[in-house]
Amino acid sequence: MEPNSCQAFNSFHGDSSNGLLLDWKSGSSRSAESCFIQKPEVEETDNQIMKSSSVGKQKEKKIRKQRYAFETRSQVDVLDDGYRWRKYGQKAVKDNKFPRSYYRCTHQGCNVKKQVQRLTKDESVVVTTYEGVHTHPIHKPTDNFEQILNQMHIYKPF
DNA sequence: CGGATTTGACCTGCGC
DNA sequence: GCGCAGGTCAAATCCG
Repeated sequence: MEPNSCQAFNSFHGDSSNGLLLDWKSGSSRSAESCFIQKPEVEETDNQIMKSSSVGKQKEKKIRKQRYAFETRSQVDVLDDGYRWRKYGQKAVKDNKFPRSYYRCTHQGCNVKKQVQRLTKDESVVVTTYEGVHTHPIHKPTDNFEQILNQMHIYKPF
């Protein structure tokens, strides 16, 4: 969607007043060199619903879905953030020769989703988009990534 | 054997 | 209304 994501990158480096700014250089075990948070899209979507076709159920549930996009320089597609994910889909996106993977948190009642996409321009960069908020503790502690995740929670504008 | 992945079909929103 | 693009389902399959 955002062809020049570096613009967003600069924007976040130059302006942290808007809440989101995360930049670290782990450069260690996970081969993830740098990462930053793109602006959280706080959008109100009627979401859910799907199926149940005919029945004219009105979509009163207007919970806002928050999406957080990270661009991560990593050699692996899926970043283990400590949660348990189940892949439920994979689609090829236009303008991108790499497929996008869709994951869902396997914790019961936790509807957090995430999608992982690799940039065509830089196949060494993956974009991970989180959707929703976890309401349960981390399933599996990871090395320094856990600490990063923890910071992310701090920055979340609940 | 149970849970996670794979993969094509299906659904929906949107632009023409 | 049709077709495309993105998102999800679900059956089959894989793997510990």
